[in-house]
Amino acid sequence: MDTRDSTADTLQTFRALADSTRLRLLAAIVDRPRCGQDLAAELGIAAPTVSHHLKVLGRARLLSETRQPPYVFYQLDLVALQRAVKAVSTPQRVRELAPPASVDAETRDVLRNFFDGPRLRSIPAQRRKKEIVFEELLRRLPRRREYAEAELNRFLEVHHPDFCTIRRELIMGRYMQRDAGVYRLAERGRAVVDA
Amino acid sequence: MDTRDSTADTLQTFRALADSTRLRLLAAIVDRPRCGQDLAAELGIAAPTVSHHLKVLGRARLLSETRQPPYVFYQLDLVALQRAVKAVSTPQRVRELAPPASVDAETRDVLRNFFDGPRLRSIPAQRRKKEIVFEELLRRLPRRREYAEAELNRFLEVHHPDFCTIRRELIMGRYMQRDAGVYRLAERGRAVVDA
DNA sequence: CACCGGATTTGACGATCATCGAATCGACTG
DNA sequence: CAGTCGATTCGATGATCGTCAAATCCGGTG
Repeated sequence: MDTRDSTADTLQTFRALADSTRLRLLAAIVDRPRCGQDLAAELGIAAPTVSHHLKVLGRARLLSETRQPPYVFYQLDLVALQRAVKAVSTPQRVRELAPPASVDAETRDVLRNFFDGPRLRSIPAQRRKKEIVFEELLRRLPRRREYAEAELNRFLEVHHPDFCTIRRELIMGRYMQRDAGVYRLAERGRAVVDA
Repeated sequence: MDTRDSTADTLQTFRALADSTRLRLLAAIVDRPRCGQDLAAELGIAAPTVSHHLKVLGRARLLSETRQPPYVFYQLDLVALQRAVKAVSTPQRVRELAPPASVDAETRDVLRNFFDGPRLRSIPAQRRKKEIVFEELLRRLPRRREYAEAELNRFLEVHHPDFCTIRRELIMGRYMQRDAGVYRLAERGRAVVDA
């Protein structure tokens, strides 16, 4: 099926491809499988470094491995690579990369009604609309592992003067968690990639 | 011309694509041009941040801009994106990412003819080809000071069912030495990769 | 069982990078 | 010429990431 979470998946793929050492690894395993020690020797890097990069490539589903104790042979999954790269092959696919551009009619209307550029005209009362608006807010929130309250306020203030209410609702709606004065994004369905 | 340094170019492209904010930017400008301020507002980020990312995308040649003072409108160059991304669509292109030392045409042909991924299609009869293939086999052999016969068999079996013949030929061709049931690599010039 | 060797994890360090506020640039307008 | 507004540059800050040494894990072997 090609209806995977294209946003997170695509980003992960490009990130995996955005390092020169990993590109060299791919080039090394493109036709013949290699074990870790050999790769380390050929690229002139340490074994842990190889292991690290192979894990990154593996998470992006760019390689297959066959275990033959005590060796593990890695090989490039070129089909997966091609599939991943198709994610940016058409305007439609590119548009899907950013959630705001691929929303259904309802979401689009709600967002247009409640947002005026960066600013939120008002906080929706209806549950459904509130959900849409808050998810959009989180989408605009810069990604951090954790946020100090002042920091979070500063972000929210950009969108609405009553940032305190929004902050409270984010917690109540379980979009974020508060722990010892520190805020974190909730672990919602990030369609995590490992199968 | 397409004889540009494909390695550095490819890396730059993937790096440009390896950031969620930049993917969102691309999605925003995929069909209609936008000016910087609008982009900043829609994505909920600061103008300098937009400028920074646009510069990165520009260096990767992924967008075109039309100046209309005081605005600058940016638009995604989808053709350039597709072209850039094709750099990893075939085994050949991937291989080009990291030139493996340097193999002459003959060696490359022989290897392509006799190897099918990890497996050896057949054992060459001609002396010259046998030499090339065996050297490749040894290159794939994990480095050890010495190998037990069972161990060596297990490795060779991955490449060809008739591992006994290959093992025997390795000895006869003086690629390896057998001593008290233990196998060792011969001390030949390994065209070593380490610099 | 202890041992061996390849693969992986852990922890630390340095480099790179995304982000934003403040300052600056640049082109048009009154 | 001064004023305006969008775009850009600069500098600082915090986070991420690549790298490697040391420690650990884990099959298979003697």
